[in-house]
Amino acid sequence: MKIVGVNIKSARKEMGLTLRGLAEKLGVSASFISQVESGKASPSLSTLKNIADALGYTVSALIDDGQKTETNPIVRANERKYLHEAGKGMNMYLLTSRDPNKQMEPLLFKIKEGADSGAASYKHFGQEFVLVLKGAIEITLNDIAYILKKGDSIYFNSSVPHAFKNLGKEEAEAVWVVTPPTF
Amino acid sequence: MKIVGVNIKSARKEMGLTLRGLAEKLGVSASFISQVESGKASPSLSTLKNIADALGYTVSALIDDGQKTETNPIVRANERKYLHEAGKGMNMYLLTSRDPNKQMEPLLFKIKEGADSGAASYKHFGQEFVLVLKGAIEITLNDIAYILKKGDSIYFNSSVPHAFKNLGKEEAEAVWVVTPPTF
DNA sequence: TTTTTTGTTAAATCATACTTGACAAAAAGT
DNA sequence: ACTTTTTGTCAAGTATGATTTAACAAAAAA
Repeated sequence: MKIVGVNIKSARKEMGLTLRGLAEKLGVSASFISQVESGKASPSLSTLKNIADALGYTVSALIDDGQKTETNPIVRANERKYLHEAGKGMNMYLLTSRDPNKQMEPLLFKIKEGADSGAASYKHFGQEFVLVLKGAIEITLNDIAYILKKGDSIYFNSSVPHAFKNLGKEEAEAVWVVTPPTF
Repeated sequence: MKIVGVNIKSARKEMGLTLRGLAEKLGVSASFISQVESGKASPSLSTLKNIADALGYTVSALIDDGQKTETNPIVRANERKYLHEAGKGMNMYLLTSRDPNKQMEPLLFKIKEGADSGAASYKHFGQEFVLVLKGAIEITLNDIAYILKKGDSIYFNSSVPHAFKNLGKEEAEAVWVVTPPTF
């Protein structure tokens, strides 16, 4: 996990912090941080958490496995790959090429009128963000129903039971960004 | 970091794997994984990486700091908070309430005709996803210019120098999802 | 030039990551 | 029923490696 080191270093520099300065805030030795930054040592999860907090980052941000350089970063509107039906009348399209190193999975949902996801309460951990582009969608979180119209957005933890349904008469469209990519 | 444990457990169950089964794949003892899952022990970063790989997840996904239950997950189209100008004529709006526990930061960009981000090549690590909703935007990655029209999307590592510009005559709009939230 | 502050390294130490082996409860045979 | 295997958990031990100490040279500041 050498990557953690270089990320810590750049985050520290960003704050204008010195090795000893950061060390003092954390209650560890400056020498140790030096070793961590150069990849000669690797911190425990708990001190990594402390480091992240002190630098104003999340642990996930510092880890950042995904450093692959992308061959073709673009997906054109007419070249989207169809994923699969998440329910009758619900179509999903990939908005980026699949890559386990990616931290997000952006999808385009097209939901036919009246279609819904069923009671399928996904239980994956992670987080989800939805922005409605067209029509109206009813999203149920923990048995609370929200009605989202064009331009409305919602953000929630995937762990809470959720389901969705197209209320209106026209086909609804939404951007759906999921983390992590597990589809 | 108790959260890592419960995530590992649910990921393991998801695969129908037994403690000993997973342990064998990793080359560690089943007992140890049990302790990790229950929060009685915490794995080293390198074995955590192994665990993540074996379960088909990224390390970041297993860590998942952000478990806060959201008070109000919704942001209405007319209630978006204005963030700040990323350049003359470029306006950013938050598509969710700010929260350091969130793994993503979804933004709406509105770019006036002719406006650009300047040569400001952001250097943060992390990843970005952009979907153009209206108009056309030119995005430059590593000195390679891509022209994105309505419906086109792009995904890249924030570490590569990037800049953007509105080419057309009308105002352009794009969803911009950044990870991690560092704005 | 001195003095302080910077990052780095080798060797020592000590916490804790990880193992072993044994246990009860459940599942699966017979 | 009642063995036999498989499940997850725990206490105690071991050893790896996370972390410290102390000393070093290079740079910055005085």
